[in-house]
Amino acid sequence: MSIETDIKQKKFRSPYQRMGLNLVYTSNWIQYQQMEIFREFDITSQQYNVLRILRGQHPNPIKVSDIADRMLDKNSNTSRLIDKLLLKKLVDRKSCPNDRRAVDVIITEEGLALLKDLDPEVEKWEDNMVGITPEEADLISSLLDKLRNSKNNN
Amino acid sequence: MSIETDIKQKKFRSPYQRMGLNLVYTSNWIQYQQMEIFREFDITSQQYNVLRILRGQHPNPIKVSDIADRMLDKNSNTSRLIDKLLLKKLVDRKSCPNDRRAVDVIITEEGLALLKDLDPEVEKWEDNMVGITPEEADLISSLLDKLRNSKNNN
DNA sequence: ATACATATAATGTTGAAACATGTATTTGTT
DNA sequence: AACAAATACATGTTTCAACATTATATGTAT
Repeated sequence: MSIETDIKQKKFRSPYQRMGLNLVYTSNWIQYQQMEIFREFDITSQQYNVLRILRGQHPNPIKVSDIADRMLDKNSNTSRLIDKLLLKKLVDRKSCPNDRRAVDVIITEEGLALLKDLDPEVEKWEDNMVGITPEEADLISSLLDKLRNSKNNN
Repeated sequence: MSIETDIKQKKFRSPYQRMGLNLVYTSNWIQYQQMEIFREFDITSQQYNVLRILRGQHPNPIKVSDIADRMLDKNSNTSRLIDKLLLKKLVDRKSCPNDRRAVDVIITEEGLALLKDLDPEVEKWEDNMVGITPEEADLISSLLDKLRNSKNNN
């Protein structure tokens, strides 16, 4: 279905408006589908995002602020996200020796194991975006980059 | 900046993964920017979404369930959104005569006036996506449509 | 006509997001 | 050395989202 039928709106004031609505709609759609995968593993998509960042650094620790920098949602409360992950023993946290304001976070073996179970599910989902070619996916990525750049320097 | 530098991730397992992350990241980015416009008018982006749907029907009423169908976020609690809009006198609500389970919602003059003030701000923002051409915006829209379609029939 | 399923919306509850504030530590300046 | 400013994180509070449940009305089959 086109965005027109999905949100039952026939006319848009510009290609930009239609694209903007389509982008937000499609992002919600992606996140909702992925949430159903994450739910079986009792984590949220934000927590998954943090775990992936931590795995990217493993076995090195990473500071809370650096995690926040890398997150998709720049406005999330990283402290509390890590609290939740700590409760589930998926991460460890300790004061950073070089800078005692900072806190080093590291993924546990348990966290790595969870990702290892979860990854095939997520990858299966990703690889099933068969409606578009890899080249088209790259095209979307580069257009989105251009889109954001055009407005960064306002 | 590219998504690589924005989320500081150098490698992706596939063009699809990179596109998915880019899509969610860009949607968050759009919504955050627009939120700053809405904030001056004391509404949320979800409430704005509802108001626009209601204006699209004006002067006809529309049922709560039909509003939910047209929203960008299909999982929002439309009843409570309308409660909030009612408090601000931006909408009216009355039982539907044909079906007493249903509730007819209609935008008020005050609601229309708010949108009239708000529209130029949103349009100014939309029209400033100068990094991409209208043709490219259309291209993104059609690729996103294709993307969602490929997975609707799983 | 009755029973049962479905549709529609509101509500209750729990947990998370949003936003501001607080506290400790570090860095920079004079 | 003393002070101001910046940084890093945690916490408090209020609002909102997510999910399940309830209440009422409508449709359908017997």
